[in-house]
Amino acid sequence: MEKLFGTIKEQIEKADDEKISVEDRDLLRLLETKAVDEALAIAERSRIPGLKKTVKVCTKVIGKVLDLEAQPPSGQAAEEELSGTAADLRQHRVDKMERIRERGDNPFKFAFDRSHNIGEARVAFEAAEPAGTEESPAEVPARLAGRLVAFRNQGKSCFADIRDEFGRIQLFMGLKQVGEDVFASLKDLDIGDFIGVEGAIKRTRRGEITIFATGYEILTKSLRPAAEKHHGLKDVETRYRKRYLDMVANPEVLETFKKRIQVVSYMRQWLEKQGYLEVETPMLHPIPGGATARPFITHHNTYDRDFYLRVAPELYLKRLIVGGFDKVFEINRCFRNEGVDTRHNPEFTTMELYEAYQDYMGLMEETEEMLTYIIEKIVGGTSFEYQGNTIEVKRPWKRMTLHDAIREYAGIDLEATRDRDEAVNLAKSVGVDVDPSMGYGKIVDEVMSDKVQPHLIQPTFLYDYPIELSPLAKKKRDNEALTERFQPFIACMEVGNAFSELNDPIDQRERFESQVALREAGDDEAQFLDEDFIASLEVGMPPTAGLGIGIDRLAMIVTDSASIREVILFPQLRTV
RNA sequence: GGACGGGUAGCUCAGUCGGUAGAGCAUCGGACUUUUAAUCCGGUGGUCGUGGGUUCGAUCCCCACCCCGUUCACCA
Repeated sequence: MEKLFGTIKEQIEKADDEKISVEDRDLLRLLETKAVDEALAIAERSRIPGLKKTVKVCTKVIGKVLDLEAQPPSGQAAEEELSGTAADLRQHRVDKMERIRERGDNPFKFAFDRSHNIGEARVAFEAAEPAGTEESPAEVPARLAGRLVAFRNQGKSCFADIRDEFGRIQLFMGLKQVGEDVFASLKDLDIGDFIGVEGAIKRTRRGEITIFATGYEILTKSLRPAAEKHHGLKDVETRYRKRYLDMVANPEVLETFKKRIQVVSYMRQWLEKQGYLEVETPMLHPIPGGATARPFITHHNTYDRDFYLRVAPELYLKRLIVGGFDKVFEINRCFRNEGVDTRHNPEFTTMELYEAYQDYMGLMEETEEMLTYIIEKIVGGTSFEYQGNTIEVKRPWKRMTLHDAIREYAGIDLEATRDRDEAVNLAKSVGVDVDPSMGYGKIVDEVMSDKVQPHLIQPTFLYDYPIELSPLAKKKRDNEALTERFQPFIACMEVGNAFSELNDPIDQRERFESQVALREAGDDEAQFLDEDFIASLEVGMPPTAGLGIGIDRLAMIVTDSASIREVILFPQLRTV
């Protein structure tokens, strides 16, 4: 290492002055502080001969050292640097915090005994109100707490708004009611502080439900302001990276996530009622399986071997059906090392279920029932808006075979042929851009997503998919070219995938082998052969139907969200 | 990875056909006892994403890079 640094120094010193740029001189310092990427970037631009190569070697060495040090990703710098105004704003609040301490108060309390949350308080007042009269209007005594979200000081009286998870309520404090000392201490409050108040809930002359406080208590001093009051926080990068700021500034975000939480909750409720058992299967897979997708690789130190983060729980869940559970499900994360866009996050949540003695048609009924149950519970009816379209979820949903759908929407018949070249020509004839290297199955898939999917605004089941696309599904009972598989679509999005599970171990081995052949031909998404899984099928899996549902997509649909990042609390962004 | 758009005060945004920047809100000081985007008066606050280049001079023009969004490719 020292030697490499020496070489770099030498190269810089020996170079012609005109070739040395200002940033070249920074190289060593950057390397010493392990700013590897930056140093590399400078070396790329440098005009000093040979320097680039030396720096590259050097950064490689440092990279290895960093990897070793990284083990538990070490915490970042102690305090995020604030500059200019931000630092001033914080300092003002720190000063106020000190003043609170100086008068013997604690700006970070331990608890506050509330009589109601704010939502309950409003309900309680509205319930009591009709009993009041002109002379003695209703009032409800209460102790409430919340975050201060607005503050309107009048000089000798003030109005403020406090908010908790369940609502917002106005607060009134008058100089006479609270006394001079308390009133003066209001100076040390800021938007964002948590306070507790005690008083009577009444209506003001202007009709606003208001707690007339006899006093207040600071519960938590906020040292950092959240966002502007009526434009909220709009910068999407900040919204995703600092979700807490998004939630504080944009309360509707809480509602979006509550709906997402309900999706999972109602789904679990429905499944348990049907007798499904919730299980947990490994996230670390020695062989990634259950889906055609590129996996993340990770490493176990003691075993000294690589594992894959799971791309799907499918093969483990089916082993449980082999083992003797009849109805199981799992709601959990999957990880796929692929593109990121408005519908894809590297980690996402799925529900997978498996039901013994059932086939795909029976499962289609169940799926329709479950999804309508969840959606109706959340949207409060059978129809809702998604991105400008009215979606009607009333049963029964439309059902079409994949080939019928292609005939209807693309105007070509891909079922008439099994020939790859003919399929390519047919696809091209309707303007679908296909690559001659694609297999027949891929071509069908391409035509489907290009020509059919955009029409599937209303809930629709497509079923009977080409065998090439579905290495884990049973062949259709009367047509060997197809599998017994279906996908539900809502608002043009695939929200799930299901099939009669392939339980013939001989057939399964052949399907895996053709996947392995694809893999060897360079398709790095093709599936691996899982010997133990085949062994389990040889022990015997009853006829089984299985279903996977994309929870994030379902959440997008019921929350009218255009991007998956709106329904994932902490979506994956590049680390800066 | 490609194409397009974006990054200016704590927040939301304007702007400079190249002469080192503005508004509203927030903040600070003052006035105000029924406001609710409170109001009125005065002030503070910016390495204009980062690094180079061109230029007497760059936030603006050119190049590279970083980050975000949309979209295409791959996928759920």
